[in-house]
Amino acid sequence: MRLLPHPATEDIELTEVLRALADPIRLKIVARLATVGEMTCGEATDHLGVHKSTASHHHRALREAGVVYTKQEGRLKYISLRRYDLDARFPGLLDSVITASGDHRAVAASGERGRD
Amino acid sequence: MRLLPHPATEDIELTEVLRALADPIRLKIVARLATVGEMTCGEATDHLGVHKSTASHHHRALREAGVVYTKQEGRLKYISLRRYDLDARFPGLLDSVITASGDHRAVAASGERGRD
DNA sequence: CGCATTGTTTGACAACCACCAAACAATGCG
DNA sequence: CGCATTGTTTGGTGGTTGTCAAACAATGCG
Repeated sequence: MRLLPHPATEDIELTEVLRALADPIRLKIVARLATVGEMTCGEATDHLGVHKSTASHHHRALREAGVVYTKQEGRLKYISLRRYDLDARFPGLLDSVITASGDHRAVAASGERGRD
Repeated sequence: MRLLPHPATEDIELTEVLRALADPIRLKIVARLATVGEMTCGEATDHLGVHKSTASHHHRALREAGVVYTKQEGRLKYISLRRYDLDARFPGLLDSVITASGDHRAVAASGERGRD
């Protein structure tokens, strides 16, 4: 049910993934996905403090980099981490990033806007 | 002998590190440092295929993000990975990136011989 | 079908980035 | 001191990015 363009596992590139993760907003999305497993785009947007079009832009960036998988169900779109694929391609990378983003204020520090 | 501005270990930020690593040229530098341990800026530049001012720009980006340490000896400047600091702050991150960059050809573009 | 909900796309704009070239700075050597 | 070596800084340029607002598209409900 892949209605949206997702890169194949073998086409996921390291620099693309790193670039996708190198943004406070997107890191926030990833960190949240790591705990909730899955959420709708709208639910994700509510926790970001940016315009919905901006959130959509970030969701696409993550999807096109191969970091998240997006599936549609009715009017909603659910996003989730492509853990299996990422682990297969870049072992340990996602885990270390998620762990790092969960500690201290590594994420909040650069992207905070007092709206969390 | 820190003549150049290096961030303190606790000031190294995840997004900054990821941002620094999310570039093919800088990833190449990091991958090379992972094998040779230390090299001069000039030696690094020779393997990049970009202008020396561009290389200098990348070296600074890596240094300011806290990824590499730069020390001066005479006319030369040696750069090396801040493995210990990065491991302390973001366990496993650097290793996973180095491993990932070593696998596929994402990084290797110009013939280089690493001892791996 | 009409309409609200959910999310995307487009346009516009400011900020940033990678790159080169040339000038500059710092260091050591003769 | 004069000069070559090593690397940085500055200026300029084209491309990318993050952001919002507004229009658009798709879906399900009454």
